[in-house]
Amino acid sequence: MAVSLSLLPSKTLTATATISEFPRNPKTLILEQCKTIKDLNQIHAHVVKTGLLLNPTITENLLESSAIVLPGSIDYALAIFHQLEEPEPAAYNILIRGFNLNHNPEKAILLFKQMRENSVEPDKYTFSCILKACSRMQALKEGEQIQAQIVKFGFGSYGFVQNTLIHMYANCGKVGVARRVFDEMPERGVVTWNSMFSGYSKSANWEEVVELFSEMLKSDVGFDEVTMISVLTACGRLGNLELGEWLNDYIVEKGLTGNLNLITSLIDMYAKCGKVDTARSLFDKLPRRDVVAWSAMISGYSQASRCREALDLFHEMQMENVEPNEITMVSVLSSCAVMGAFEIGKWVHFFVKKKKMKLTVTLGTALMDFYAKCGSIENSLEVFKKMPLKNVMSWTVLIQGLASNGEGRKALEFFSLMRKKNIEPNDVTFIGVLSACSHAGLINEGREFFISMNRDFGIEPRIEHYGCMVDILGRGGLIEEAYQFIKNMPMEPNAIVWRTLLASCRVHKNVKIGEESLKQLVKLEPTHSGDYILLSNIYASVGRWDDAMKVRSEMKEKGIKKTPGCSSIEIEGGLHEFFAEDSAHPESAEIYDAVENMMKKIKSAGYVPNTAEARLDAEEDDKESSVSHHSEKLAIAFGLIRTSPGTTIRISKNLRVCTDCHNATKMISKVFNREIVVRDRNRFHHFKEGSCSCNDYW
DNA sequence: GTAGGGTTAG
Repeated sequence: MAVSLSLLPSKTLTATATISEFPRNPKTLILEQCKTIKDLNQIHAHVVKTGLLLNPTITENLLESSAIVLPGSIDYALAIFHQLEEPEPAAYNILIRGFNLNHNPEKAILLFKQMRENSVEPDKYTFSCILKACSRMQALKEGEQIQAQIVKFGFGSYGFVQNTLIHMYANCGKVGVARRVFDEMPERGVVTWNSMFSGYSKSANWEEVVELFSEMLKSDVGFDEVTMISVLTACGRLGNLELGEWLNDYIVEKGLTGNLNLITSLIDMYAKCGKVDTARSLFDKLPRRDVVAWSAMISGYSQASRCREALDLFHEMQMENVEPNEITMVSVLSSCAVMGAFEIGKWVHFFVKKKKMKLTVTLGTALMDFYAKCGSIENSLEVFKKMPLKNVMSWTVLIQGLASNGEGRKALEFFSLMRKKNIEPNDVTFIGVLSACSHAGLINEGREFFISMNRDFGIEPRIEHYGCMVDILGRGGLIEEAYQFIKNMPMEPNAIVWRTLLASCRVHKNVKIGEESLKQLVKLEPTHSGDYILLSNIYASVGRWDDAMKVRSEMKEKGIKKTPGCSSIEIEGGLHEFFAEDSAHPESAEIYDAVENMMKKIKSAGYVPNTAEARLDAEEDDKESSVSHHSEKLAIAFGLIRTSPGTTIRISKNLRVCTDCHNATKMISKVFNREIVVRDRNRFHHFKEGSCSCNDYW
């Protein structure tokens, strides 16, 4: 019986054909014109009624429409499938593909098992589909079993099957096996090579990608856009600008600049090779920018520490109504962390929640790191607890965050909890652990961890770990032992190591080793002004004013200028950057007045700037800069005139909080009733009601 | 009908 098309929604079936024409050209009719499940339902009903279900071509097309073409109708496909008495292999294949597309690889594997139980013979298509499912699931065991069956059924030499096999092994972490399959192939197409590239990329074997690419150039396969995307990604990771630029020329020459994915990988390559502005000009020329392109550019700025530009670009992205994803937010948060932009980052967290983004491990860890780097360890811990999945990095961030926020013991508690959960620590974890010992003054524990990391975990200490040990010993007053420790290091100590020792000498007033440290430092970094000042301050602290002045004049002779301290302050979400002696800031005059008023107030409340450093600096600096001598004071003052009492003022960047500043800030927090969070390199000082929570300040 | 690709945290 012919059914008139008027029974079906006119929007979807507009042809003048009738359903009776289905057997003649069923595919175009159903596949191309069926737009909703409702359409499908009507056709299905008709097919059942007219007995056409027995026609495998019709059924397969119905299945394909529901499992693959129409989104969200896989259950419908399954219902049709179950009505079939003896489904053909093709019917199974369609459903397996459908499950793959629907991100249900486990169901695909289950269906394949069912297929085998029902003794339905798989064909070559079945195997590519099912291997794809295994690859997605990282189901190595199943994949291996399937490889055995491929051989058994004689499909082992099919190119398509082998390509998926390579992909499956590589995605399951077996790049070596993937490579063996690759090497044993008598003929390799572009996709074969690309599958291998993707395998090496997945396991971060970037050198292998470039190496294999040069081999590919020697062969006569040629390469395509997909190849270039993989190779460009590798160039970025390796900093191989030369090859990257070569590919750029090729892309221009061949007129491939219209491929958004390709240009995005070019942008990523340039940004990661340090050519952020080149990346930006490519980005600006894009006729269309999707979320990945935006994210690549934002992360480019973020990784180049051009955080302000990263945030500006994120803002622009929102203006253009491009929905950011979890990955975008990771770079944005990382920028907030570096800048110490607490209010902005908190807003980002709110935004993430509002958009119901998934708290992935990466996003969660970026959030944790952001809170920890803004001195808000409670929030960091809260995010950690809410994360459904945590990895070594999440634990490491927590341990480091607790350590730098003065909770060394708690950091160590989390380290042992991490061990109980069988999370394997790595080299970075131990930097956190050692810095926790240093902050908590746990010298013996520090020594024990240092030995343990190699003995129990097979992690060879790097120079950073040696640096931590010097800090632990030096802060603990064991200056001589710290000095011997440096002498016995298996590698050449760097400036950071000697500077750590020098800083300890300043705390514990050790002139002799302090002098030796500076001698070493001058060899390594002769123009680092802070080092001379540290030694000068050591002399001052023991009353050797002449020597202190001598160091300062030596500096002058060598033409070494004090590098202006930079600080930034966040007030109600706005970020202001200050450099010492900075008169360029539009509010400078206002700030100067405010500083003077503030100084009057805190002096009348009992604050006397009287330390040795302050006295020396006052003699050293010209009058004009005496007010801005400590840029943090300036910033605090700016906060004072802009915020209401009770507002937390955050000061970040690489300031060094000297004793004088520390005391001044204490007074300010008391007199003006402010909570002030100061980030002094990697440590946080929380000033509240006239005292600071840190226990390691001298 | 079947295979490969760009952005992410310490």
